[in-house]
Amino acid sequence: MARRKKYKFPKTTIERLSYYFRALEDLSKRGIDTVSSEALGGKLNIKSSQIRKDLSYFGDFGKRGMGYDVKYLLKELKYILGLDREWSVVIVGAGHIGAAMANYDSFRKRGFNIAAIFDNDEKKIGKEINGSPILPYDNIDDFVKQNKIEMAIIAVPAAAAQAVADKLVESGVTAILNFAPVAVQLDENVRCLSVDLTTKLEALAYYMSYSQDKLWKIYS
Amino acid sequence: MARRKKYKFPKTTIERLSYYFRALEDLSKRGIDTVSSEALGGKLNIKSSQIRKDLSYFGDFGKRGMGYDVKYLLKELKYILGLDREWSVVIVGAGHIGAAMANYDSFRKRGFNIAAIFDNDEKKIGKEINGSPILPYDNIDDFVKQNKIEMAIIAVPAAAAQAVADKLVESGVTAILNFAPVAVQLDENVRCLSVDLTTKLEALAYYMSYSQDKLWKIYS
DNA sequence: CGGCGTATGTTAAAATTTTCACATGGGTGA
DNA sequence: TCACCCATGTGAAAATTTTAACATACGCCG
Repeated sequence: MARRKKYKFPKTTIERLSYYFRALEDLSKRGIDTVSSEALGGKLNIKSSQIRKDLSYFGDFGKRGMGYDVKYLLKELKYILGLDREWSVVIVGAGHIGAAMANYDSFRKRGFNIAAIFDNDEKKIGKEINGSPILPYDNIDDFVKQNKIEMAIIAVPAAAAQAVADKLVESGVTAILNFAPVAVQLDENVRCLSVDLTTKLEALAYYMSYSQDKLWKIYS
Repeated sequence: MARRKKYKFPKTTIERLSYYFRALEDLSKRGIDTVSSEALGGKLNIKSSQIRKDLSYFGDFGKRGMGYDVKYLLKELKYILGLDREWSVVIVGAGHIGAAMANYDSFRKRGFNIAAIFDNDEKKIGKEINGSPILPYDNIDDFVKQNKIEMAIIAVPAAAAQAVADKLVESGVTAILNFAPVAVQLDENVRCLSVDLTTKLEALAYYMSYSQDKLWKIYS
């Protein structure tokens, strides 16, 4: 019934909370106001015990014999995930990925506001994408400081990513979503998550070539 | 010195092999032809023992006292990951994400060839993106069958994703990279990986609000 | 050609994460 | 109010994954 609780929990729990949140939104939209961990798990291919355990790290949100009140759990998850406020984000790189992110309306819907996009390309500067202005990369430091930007999305080529990340952190950014296919080295008080598009396809290629439960036994 | 080996290994290993591959490519490009697990780990923020263990699932690729021959290990990883051939891929959805994927040249460089993009929008059909034609969604079944497409990228709204996935699988696709923010339910012999953009940002929002090593102790 | 420094491959231990199993408590209906 | 049903929350077990530690083997140098 209340928030509180445990000291440590798996890193994957946060990601799952995000899935729960989305599934609950869907249920809410369809007028369903109570759900059991079993039903929620069915929707997401996640074991019910996993869901109960994940939630238990943060509090007791359900009613025994009844399940969870969808609206209430949504409110709690919103709070836990830090989605009960607006976040200002900048995107670095107005290429295809950067543009796609600027156009991705789910971000805005969740409270992630794209304050500006930065690029070096003269032809792009001055234009805007989905309402967000494209500004010169050289102005990024001032902009981040003046607007107290905390989050950034890096969508530049691998070779430039580290320099961009360093500059962002120096300006005050403390969370980075990195699309550049490279491991960015950062101070440990800066949070950085990477989305690696190639890696995912490569993993698929692997799975198609072999199967994990089969013996790996090709000799050279 | 040879490929062979173990029966089971962590799911995360494949993803890391992909990272190793990319880092090795970079080393190779810079004319470095030998690397130790320690040095490679430093580049990637991965412990050297982790690297040795990952590689050991597939064979003995290094020389004691010496490290790994960059070119040789690249060749082996390429084989293991299934990147020693071309893959034909279709993209479903010519929106911002679909277009960004079609324009993402790293895919092509790795042997993932975007055979076609499918969409319902009359205005888009007939055009092409980065050399790949945009075709009517209704033709997808024939196209997949005729061209023996095995992999697909789903870049459609959440509401349409399940139907698209079903159609793809029915046509013969056995691996799917899903960008739609929804858990797609599939037969277990179909491989599906999801890239969840919102979830990543939400995880960042969480980490910025709290820190995992701090006690979670806010009462309602 | 033998000893030495080095970095692998591996085995065993530690840490993390998931799953199981069930006691617990809320709600409902008689 | 009481008995019964149901699904939660949790503590303990199982499974998975990472880290540590070290014996082993390779190549170099004198």
